[in-house]
Amino acid sequence: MKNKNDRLQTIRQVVIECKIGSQEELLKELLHRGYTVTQATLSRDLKRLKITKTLDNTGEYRYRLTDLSFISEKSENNAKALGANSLEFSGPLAVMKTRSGYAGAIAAEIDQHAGEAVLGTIAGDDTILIIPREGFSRVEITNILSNLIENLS
Amino acid sequence: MKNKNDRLQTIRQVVIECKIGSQEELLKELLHRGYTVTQATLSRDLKRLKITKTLDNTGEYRYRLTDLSFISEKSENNAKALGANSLEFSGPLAVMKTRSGYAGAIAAEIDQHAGEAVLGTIAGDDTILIIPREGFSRVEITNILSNLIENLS
DNA sequence: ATAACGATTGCAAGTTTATACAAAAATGAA
DNA sequence: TTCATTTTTGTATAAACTTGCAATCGTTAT
Repeated sequence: MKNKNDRLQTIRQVVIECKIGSQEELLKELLHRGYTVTQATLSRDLKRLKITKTLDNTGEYRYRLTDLSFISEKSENNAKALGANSLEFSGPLAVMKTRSGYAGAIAAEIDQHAGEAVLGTIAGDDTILIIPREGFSRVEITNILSNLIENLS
Repeated sequence: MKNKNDRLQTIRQVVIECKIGSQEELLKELLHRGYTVTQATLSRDLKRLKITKTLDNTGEYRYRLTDLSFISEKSENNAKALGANSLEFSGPLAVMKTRSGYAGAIAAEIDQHAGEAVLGTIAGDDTILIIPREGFSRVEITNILSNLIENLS
């Protein structure tokens, strides 16, 4: 529990779980978990992790992840086992083809794990329509989905 | 071009169009467009607009809108009454999220009552894709749907 | 082992952002 | 209008964040 990667992982976790409003707060939370660092390091860590200070609905500042690909790094992920055949874009939309009958299951995984990058999905039998949130590029969507599902190019 | 609302609107525009990396930069850009304000005011404006400093793909800081939907809180609340959780737009399309299993029922209501503003809907389990007719703005669609959902409950 | 090189970190200084407070402007009621 | 009340803004300052630099830590090659 002392190397950089562990610390980064812990920061992610803390930011997701706690309402962190400043780097000082985060620093205390980390200290509490056995990591001794300076605020300067946290500034750099947060930059690496693309965690930024945002505004929640109550108008208060709160640190949040901007890059959602972290989700796929979470220990176990069913979607990876499920596989998918292709992913293509048309205008703002993405269409994923899956093995016959698998669309529903994979769509459910996407809904659950793709986070705010995806507004929603609609699944047929072997086709999933994915509606990305505005502001997310094709590359970003592809990255998020491909992290989620192994077999994508 | 001198009141607060105009300024806020302009700030939004500038942030979307230019790569703004600090409030000082934004200040200059606004000055350039005829608004004389101090950094303190900008800090407050950005808070109101929920525009925050984020990280772009190149790892540089950039101000961005946090709230990607322009949905009024009213319609969001109305939607919630029925079991719909949110309504957001992506390009010409609208996506409504509902409680699990409710999408079909709500989509049917929309088809039946939304009139000419909506070409059609496609429902998954908890997601409805709504295709507006060309020429209808997001605000119009939002109003129509929120009225509709209000009447349903 | 040790030299060389890259990565990581703390320190301190610099930059940027948030806010307390008071003044000014807008709003409203009588 | 005039007074009271709320909203908006600037000033000044505090708080929060970023970064250059040098020291340290880790690797790898010799």
